[in-house]
Amino acid sequence: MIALADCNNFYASCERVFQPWLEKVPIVVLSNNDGCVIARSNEAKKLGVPMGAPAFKFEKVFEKQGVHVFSANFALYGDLSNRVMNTIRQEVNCMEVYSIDEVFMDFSDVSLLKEKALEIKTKVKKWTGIPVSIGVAPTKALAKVANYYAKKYVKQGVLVLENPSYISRALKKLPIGELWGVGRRYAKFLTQRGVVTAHDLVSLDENWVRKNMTVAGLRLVQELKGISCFDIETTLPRKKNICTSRSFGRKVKSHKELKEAVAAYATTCSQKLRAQGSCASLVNVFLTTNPFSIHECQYQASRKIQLSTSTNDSLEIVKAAIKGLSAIYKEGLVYKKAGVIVSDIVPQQQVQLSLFDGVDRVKRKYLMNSIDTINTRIGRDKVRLAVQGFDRKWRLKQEHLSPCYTTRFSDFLTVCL
DNA sequence: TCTGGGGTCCTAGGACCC
DNA sequence: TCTGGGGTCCTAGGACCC
Repeated sequence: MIALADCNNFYASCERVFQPWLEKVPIVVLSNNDGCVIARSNEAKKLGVPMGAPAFKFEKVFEKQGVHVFSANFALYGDLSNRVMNTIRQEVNCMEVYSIDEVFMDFSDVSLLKEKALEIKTKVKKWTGIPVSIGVAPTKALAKVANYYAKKYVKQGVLVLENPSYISRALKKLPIGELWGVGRRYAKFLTQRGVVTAHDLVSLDENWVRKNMTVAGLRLVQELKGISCFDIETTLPRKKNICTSRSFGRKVKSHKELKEAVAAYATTCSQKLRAQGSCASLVNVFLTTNPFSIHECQYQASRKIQLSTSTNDSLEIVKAAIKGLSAIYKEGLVYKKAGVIVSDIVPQQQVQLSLFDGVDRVKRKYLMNSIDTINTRIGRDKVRLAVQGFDRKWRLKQEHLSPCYTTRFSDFLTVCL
């Protein structure tokens, strides 16, 4: 048996941990730049605020209904996620952290399924303040189904789907679009053919599923029939692509500002590479104007720069990224977003050196180590390249940011007795 | 005025190899 | 008149996830 623990309205719950008077008050959390709604408390859902809604279209609703608005605080959410995962790690032999707010747990050696799930749920709430729901079932896809019902209809927040007749009943009531692996496109495609519940999907001919939904669809169908196709992955694989991109908080036109932004993104990509012990040999830079500004001139471009030797050195990656940027930059346009993607990633022990390489890689490695150590200790970007800029007017808009209660000394809560 | 930021996997088609 | 058969690798695009 596999259990799936999923934090309820995770980002909204994180904000509530440190502002408990917001319990029962509608909350929304906005994406970077305070752009879209990316998390809602149950109260906000009831007010009809949809997921992904542009915030500016709902400003009046927020004001009128007393909705508390937060800018995304990923430092806080990441830290609380770690606390939740570490709490659960003590309770199970084997688990897979599937996303920032979800974890699959191996329950194969658990005899009292419901009791164990309840115990975990209670402990996580007590230790971290985060409410979770837990679904238990024979496969991952069915655990997702169990979790869906646990969160939505079960007061205790825990549901075990083991008995075949229960499973069948659950699938008959589950709308096709709620299934894990069925997105908007497939939901529409299937609905048009009369497949409206998970049960309808499972009843289809497997060859038809294979042909129309690829092997991914076939695996899903088998999982729903109780045949396991997805194992619990305990080691997290190295990323094959790493991307850092942001929309700008204001209009950006100049090459200089874009250069600062691209240099900053390339630096972050390099840090992420070093953190997972990898090197990359392809650096891709991209730029876009605002696709929603229909009256302004539109432009999207990208440029790939191939490096002769794989690297995770900030200086080299920034240099390549800026070279790419200069090749695609056009004057007179208003840019909205830029980003850097590094790929062709290999473990850093397996880098193929070039005969004509002019870089002292040993020395550079020490330099990067020192920079990472200093920045970890005294703060992000305390040591940085001059090209990353100082005033950084292009950076994010974050007008409703909560304190980093758990990751920044100056933001610690003060309790007055 | 104002619309996020990361990822993965699969497939088809083209280029190329012998 | 007529032009094979078997592969691999790469890329773009489309689907999905959170």
